[in-house]
Amino acid sequence: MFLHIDANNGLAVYDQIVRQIKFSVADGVLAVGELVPSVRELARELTINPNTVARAYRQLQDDEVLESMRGTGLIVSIGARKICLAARKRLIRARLQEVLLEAHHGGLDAEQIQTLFQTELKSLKKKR
Amino acid sequence: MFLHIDANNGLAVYDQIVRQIKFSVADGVLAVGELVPSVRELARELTINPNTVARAYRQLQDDEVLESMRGTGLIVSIGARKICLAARKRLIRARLQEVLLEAHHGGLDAEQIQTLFQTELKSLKKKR
Amino acid sequence: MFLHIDANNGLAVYDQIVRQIKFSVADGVLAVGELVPSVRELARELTINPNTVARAYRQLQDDEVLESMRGTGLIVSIGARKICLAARKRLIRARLQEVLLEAHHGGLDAEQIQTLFQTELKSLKKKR
Amino acid sequence: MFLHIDANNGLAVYDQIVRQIKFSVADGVLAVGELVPSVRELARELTINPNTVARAYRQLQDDEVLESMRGTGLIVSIGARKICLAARKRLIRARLQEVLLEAHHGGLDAEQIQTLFQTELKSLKKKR
DNA sequence: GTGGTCTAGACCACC
DNA sequence: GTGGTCTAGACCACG
Repeated sequence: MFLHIDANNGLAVYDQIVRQIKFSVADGVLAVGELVPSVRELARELTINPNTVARAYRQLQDDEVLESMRGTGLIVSIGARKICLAARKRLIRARLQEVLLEAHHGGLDAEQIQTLFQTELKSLKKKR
Repeated sequence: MFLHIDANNGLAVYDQIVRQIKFSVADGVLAVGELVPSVRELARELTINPNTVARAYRQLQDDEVLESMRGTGLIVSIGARKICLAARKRLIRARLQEVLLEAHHGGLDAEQIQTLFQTELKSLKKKR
Repeated sequence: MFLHIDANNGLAVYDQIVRQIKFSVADGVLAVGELVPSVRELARELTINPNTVARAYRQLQDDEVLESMRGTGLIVSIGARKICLAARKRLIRARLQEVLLEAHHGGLDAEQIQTLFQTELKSLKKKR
Repeated sequence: MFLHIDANNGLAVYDQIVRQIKFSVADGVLAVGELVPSVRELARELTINPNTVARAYRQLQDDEVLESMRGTGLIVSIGARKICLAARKRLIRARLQEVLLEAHHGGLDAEQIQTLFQTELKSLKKKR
């Protein structure tokens, strides 16, 4: 399965699903027109409640990323790729902005922020 | 006032106060031994519930950043500067790590992340 | 084919079939005694599941609009015209009542409702 | 209470709440800035499950009609009036269009539709 | 089998 | 007290 749920993430489980599905579509892991795992199946795999999955899928339908095929399941909608590429950028940017703003408010100058960023990026590469 | 509360920040109001007070101490805006505003005064200034301020101050006392001067109020404790410098670094790092991890999981490579980061950093400088 | 299925209509596909067949009989497009398309044929034409067509036809037999000719198929029953004329009126009335009631509950007065109705009726004529 | 839930309406309960709250705001029954009934209170009054109310309120927040005041409740947002006036018109129009389209497809001409409409409008006035 | 809705009840953070 | 999230389990319409 292509989703990793982290319960102590701060983010709600349903929101993690929403974000990661969007990222998967943006990344091409999920293709347009493809059926996503059924509510019950995904719930079983992630060992969470089906309602939580349903809520995430509902959100994704509101965002026009998924589309309901009655009695069949949910597919990645036609316009999803574009939406998700934009959403991925927007979501990451928003979080970057937050942390930069807080760092700045906290009295760190651009150079210090740069240093921290490079350190973390390197340690991420190493882990990978 | 040196605090900026953003209701739609995701972070709880009390937590924003805690973080920003720590950052102010780290930055030297709040000096060791200085009296912080009273619960009521700060609540009035930020137009938030006094309970929320009280909770933030309680947390700051638990973290040994503030200490109570009986009958006078709360002052920045002697060891606060060191604690807050460390806390600031730790808090910023943690958020940086989160966003980098999510970006990486979302299929962005280091270069793309770099680009986004530089863009945001520049736009932050411009605003300032 | 004389049927138009709209997946995002709110109404179930089988129900759209039922209604439209009744309307076709009321309108005389489908004559009494005429053979309707076979389940498989109609399903192929509308690119929907044969079960869905079968369910619609079952409903129409229950409503005595269609009747089975063993080994031949389903034909429009003798009394169908009368039934369908009544049904058409009843179905349209019911939907009109619903929308009027909701508009009224929503605080629109008769005049405002009239205006909206005339606008929509005109735009319908134009399209036609 | 200003909401009337009809269980056999075809529309989901949560959707009836959404629509009626929007209509109430459009109509001025609910003023901008006003607190709406709490989730638990409304659930009690309508004798439905709090989750159902919560879902409706969530939807209304997505539609920027309501706004969460953490720990306090939900208020009608600043821009809500405009949104709801537009939404009311749009929702009624959509239903009118549906019924007119179906009537037209069903072979009724404009005059017949007019007659039906006038009849229903009169009977509505009488009931009121 | 599928999604959609609803109920019931729990726990959490926040004010 | 408030909303927000999650679990558990039920029923329905649909294909």
